[in-house]
Amino acid sequence: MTTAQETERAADSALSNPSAVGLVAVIVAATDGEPRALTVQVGGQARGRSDGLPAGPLVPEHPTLERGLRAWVERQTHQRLGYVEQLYTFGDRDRQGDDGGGLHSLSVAYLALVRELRPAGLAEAAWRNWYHYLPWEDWRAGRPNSLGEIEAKLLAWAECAGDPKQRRRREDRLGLTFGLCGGAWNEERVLERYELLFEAGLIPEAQGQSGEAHDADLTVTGQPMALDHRRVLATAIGRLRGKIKYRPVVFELMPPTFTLFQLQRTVEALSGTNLHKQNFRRLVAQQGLVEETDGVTSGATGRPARLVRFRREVLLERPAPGFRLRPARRPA
Amino acid sequence: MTTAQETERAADSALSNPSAVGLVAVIVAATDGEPRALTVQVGGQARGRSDGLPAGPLVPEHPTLERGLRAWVERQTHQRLGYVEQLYTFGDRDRQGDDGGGLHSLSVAYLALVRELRPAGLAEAAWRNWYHYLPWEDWRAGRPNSLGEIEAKLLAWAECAGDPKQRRRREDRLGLTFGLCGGAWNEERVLERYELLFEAGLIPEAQGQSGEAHDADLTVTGQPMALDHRRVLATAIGRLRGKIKYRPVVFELMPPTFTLFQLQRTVEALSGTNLHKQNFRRLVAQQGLVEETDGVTSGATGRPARLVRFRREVLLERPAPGFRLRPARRPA
DNA sequence: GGCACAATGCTCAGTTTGAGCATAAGTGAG
DNA sequence: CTCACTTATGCTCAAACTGAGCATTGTGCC
Repeated sequence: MTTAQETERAADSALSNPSAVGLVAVIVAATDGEPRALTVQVGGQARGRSDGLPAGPLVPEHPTLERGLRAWVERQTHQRLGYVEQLYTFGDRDRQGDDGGGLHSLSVAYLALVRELRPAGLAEAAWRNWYHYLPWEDWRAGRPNSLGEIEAKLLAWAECAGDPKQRRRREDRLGLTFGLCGGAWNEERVLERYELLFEAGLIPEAQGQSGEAHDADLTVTGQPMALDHRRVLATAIGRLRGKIKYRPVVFELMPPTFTLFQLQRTVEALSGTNLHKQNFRRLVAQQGLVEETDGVTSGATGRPARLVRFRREVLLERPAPGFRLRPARRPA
Repeated sequence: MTTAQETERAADSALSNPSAVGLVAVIVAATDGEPRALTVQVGGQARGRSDGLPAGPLVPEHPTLERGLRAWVERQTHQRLGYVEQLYTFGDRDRQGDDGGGLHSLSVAYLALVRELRPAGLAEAAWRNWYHYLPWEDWRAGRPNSLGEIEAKLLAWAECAGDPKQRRRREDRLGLTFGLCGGAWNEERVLERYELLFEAGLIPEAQGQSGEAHDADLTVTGQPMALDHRRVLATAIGRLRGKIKYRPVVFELMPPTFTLFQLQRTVEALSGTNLHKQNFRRLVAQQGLVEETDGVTSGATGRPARLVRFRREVLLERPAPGFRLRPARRPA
């Protein structure tokens, strides 16, 4: 058979092997210096409800994936989406658990940034701090305490590997993702960390039922989510943390005017690290990302801060504006 | 209706609204300092054959998307895949042309890097220089001549916009993507450039039939491809150009040992720009990306070069190794 | 007025970059 | 064998960028 014929047959085959395709959204806002994701309650039945991300099917009415997503999210959460970007397509055959049959089940995940945090339209929809689900990712108050326990369990997991080579590989991965064994913490490797924890059996979702976490887990390995939604969230956070370094997407999360410190707090919330204040403002100034307004803050303690606004023009000027995050070295 | 109920219904709905899902691969190799993609001939019938990317359906036998891709590509092109990464999921409803019905047609696109350029197993599979399809992306010999003609047509397109505001927006986009009107060329914006050309009507694929390009187009707007495969290719190139800056993926394209200049040629081939030789080697040395071997090149003219090999260890040491590309300023 | 507090201004040494000059080590021609 | 040519490799230098911290400026509060 020729390649051309194979390709033809492939196309036919695709039509006769349809798959169920869903859309998932990680909708992010940042208010009061906290990063939040919009969550819904899923699984009303016996299995117990759990947090999940807004998700829905791809229906034929939608001309494009992205528009399908917007329509769906707006109906389900009453939240209008601004910036939207495709994240990843998750598609393991047994993704949704008991799939048995021949139907693949894909989820096309999207990341959306919204400017204001409305009281989350419906009762079932709620804004949750995303570190609630991935506590080890928040280093703003220094190395999270929970990492101690996680570290111990991960090292034990590496220890009990089959052969020395596998063990060595596991240790390498620990160093690379969690900064153990002499490695450094890289705030972008959110997904790799989650998947490592998953493999190590520290993530309740791995065992099927997701609602049965001990209280301890909530502060150490975080609140579970339905299906693979925590993985999707981890993907989103990692992507966003990378993106703010070379594109001014943070502004999608800011109100029309804000102070430089509010901006810094938002960047810190997303990246999970602290930044050096003076250098941060120098960076923003150099890049020409913002322009001053007449306004200043008032009421709070301390010297009032100038209000600034995002300069849309930078999108045309600078080839790749963004924040290269330089963490403020904190006194260990 | 509650959100939970909606979500439930959504899941049911997904099952009753299946979609056809396909896989597409951009398989990249770099030999002799040229960036190449593996192409196949598609559309054997009346419409005339045209170049396309290896593609196939997602069949239920495949446990994961990526494994499905590997299996499919290896059968279709006899090319074993090494590094594979998901690119994007393309899913406009009318993507495949006359879709009319309610069935969505998605394509999950992957980028694969292969080390050696084998003679392309089958007759219908061929390695093609990717600038054959996107000639304006190759700036290694200076600004491509074809950009002159493209620029003229794009400016005319901006000119004939409906209202002044739209015209202004179009000009901004030209500056941002093609560096016209005072903007700078950013080699990563491959997809944006392609889509702009598409919108401006300079891409034959936009008109449906894809085989009927004039000879002129081949050197100016490039060789067309089947379906939206050129868009997929553009996505891949843009992604790869971005990625080599912070991850040492180039090495996936290199033979076991190579010279620093070969490495530079490969990076240049991918990025489409020229680099400053001395600074490039300083960068590679600083990053500790390679280690020397005993070998040296021989036969060629000029002083023999030391052969080096990739240091796998850097993956564990450096948080984000890669090449920040610093173009060699060429005498206009 | 004096204090606490946050915003903003400014300095300074250590690196990193961009560019280019200089030297080394092969090949082929005469 | 020597010269011309070519590519590899070493090294310099000024400019720009970074990381860290000190100093000063406005405000609300007692």
